[in-house]
Amino acid sequence: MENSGGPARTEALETDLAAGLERVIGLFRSLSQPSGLSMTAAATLATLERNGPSRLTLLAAREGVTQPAMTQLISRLAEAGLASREADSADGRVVQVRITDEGRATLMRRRAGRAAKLAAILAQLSPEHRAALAAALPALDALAAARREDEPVPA
Amino acid sequence: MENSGGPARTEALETDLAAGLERVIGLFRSLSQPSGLSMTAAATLATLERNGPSRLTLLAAREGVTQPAMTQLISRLAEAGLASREADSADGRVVQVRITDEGRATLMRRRAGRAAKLAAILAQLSPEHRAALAAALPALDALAAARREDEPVPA
DNA sequence: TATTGTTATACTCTATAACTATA
DNA sequence: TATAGTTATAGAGTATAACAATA
Repeated sequence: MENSGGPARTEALETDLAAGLERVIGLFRSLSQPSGLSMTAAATLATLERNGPSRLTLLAAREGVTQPAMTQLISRLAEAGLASREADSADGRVVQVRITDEGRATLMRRRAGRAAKLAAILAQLSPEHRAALAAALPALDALAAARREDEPVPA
Repeated sequence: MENSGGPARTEALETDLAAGLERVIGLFRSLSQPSGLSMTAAATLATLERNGPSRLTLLAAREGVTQPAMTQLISRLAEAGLASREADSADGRVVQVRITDEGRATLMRRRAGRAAKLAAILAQLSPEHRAALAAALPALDALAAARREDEPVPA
């Protein structure tokens, strides 16, 4: 019922979606501050939790930062006890990064605090809007999982 | 097929939405790099474009940064010709910030580039997912417009 | 005295370039 | 020679604290 134009308005979707996401990001950032984790740090931990241990270069590509930046980020996470480095038995150059139990716990705390604030905001929305957001969750996931063409799939 | 739990899982919306947004933000950030604008800079310009001239303190509160940070950001934007400072005739302490035509043009270029990349990604999604995203746009807007209770409406 | 904004200083995070170690 | 990762250095962006100007 929302989009009276139907399938013909496909061209505007990316523009409107980009604008909407940009505005949502501002809100989201203010929700995420108290955890002490940077946006990239949290996203990296979440990736490690979701996909299991991963090589450092892969993580850097996945999060859209450079290799040195990821090296430093993992060093910080390791020093904080949230992630750990492991040598790869097959290739001596490779470093496997793994999330620790404390990392998982931190992620959970962060999510709980953020969810509480988000819940208060969602409560201000209409049931229709909430339903639309719920219905869009799989699409948001697919969107996040999709890769750019110029940055080929890290597998 | 998406959510086997059905409508009973309303409580999880904030959790799932937060997780989905966090992942999308990572993607979004990698889409926004070539513009040369930081996330906060772009959001501030967008706010100025959307709501018209605004006081510096208001902008800082709105974007969730401190007053000194906003002072420096506006200085950078002014130096780049994207925004301008104006004295308030009614209150000598107040600085009104305004977006320039060049600022608007930069915003448009940024959006165009980002939309192009986003379009390539959206093309990889199923029509159902795209429809779900389109249907969620008003809700995303409402979400971004909603303010937190502990950070009262800047008006 | 309170409010608006700026300046001073320090810290986090990131990028590019140069380097080490393994393949 | 190529690849995985680290170290060195510089810069952007932010916060807290101290300050100047206006109300």
